[in-house]
Amino acid sequence: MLKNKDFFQDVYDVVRLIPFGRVTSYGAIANYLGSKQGARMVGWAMNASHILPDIPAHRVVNRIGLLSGKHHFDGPNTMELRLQEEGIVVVQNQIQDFQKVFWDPALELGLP
DNA sequence: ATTCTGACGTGGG
DNA sequence: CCCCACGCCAGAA
Repeated sequence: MLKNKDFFQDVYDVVRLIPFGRVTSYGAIANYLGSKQGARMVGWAMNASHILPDIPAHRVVNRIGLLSGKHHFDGPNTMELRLQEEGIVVVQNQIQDFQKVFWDPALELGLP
C-alpha cells in the first residue's frame, strides 16, 4: 500500500477489509498507512465516509475500545447496535473483550 | 491569512 | 488515577 496518495481512499480500503465481527482502531489504521500520528485524519475520513456505501465505520473505535463516534450515526445507538449484531458485546460505549475482537491491519495484512 | 476544532494517540507531570 | 500539551492535517469561521 503506497502511502500518501489518497489517504482517505486508503483508509476506506482498510476499513472495508475489516472482517465481520472484528474491530480496529483509528490509530491502528493510521499506523498501517504509515502515519502513526495521523489517527485524527482517520477519524476525519470516517466523517466523510457517511456518504459512501459499504464503509463499516462502526467497526472502527478508539484505542481503548470506546465507541467515540457513536454520535455521528443515524441514532445514538446505531453504532452499538450494529456491533451487537456482529456478536460484539458493548457496555456503556465500551467494547468488552476488546483484545479478542481487535483486528490489527498491520498485523493481519503485513506492513506495507 | 489566521485561528480553532476534532470519530486520536502518546508521553510527561 | 487525572490533567495537559503536543503532533498530525483537513475544513470551517
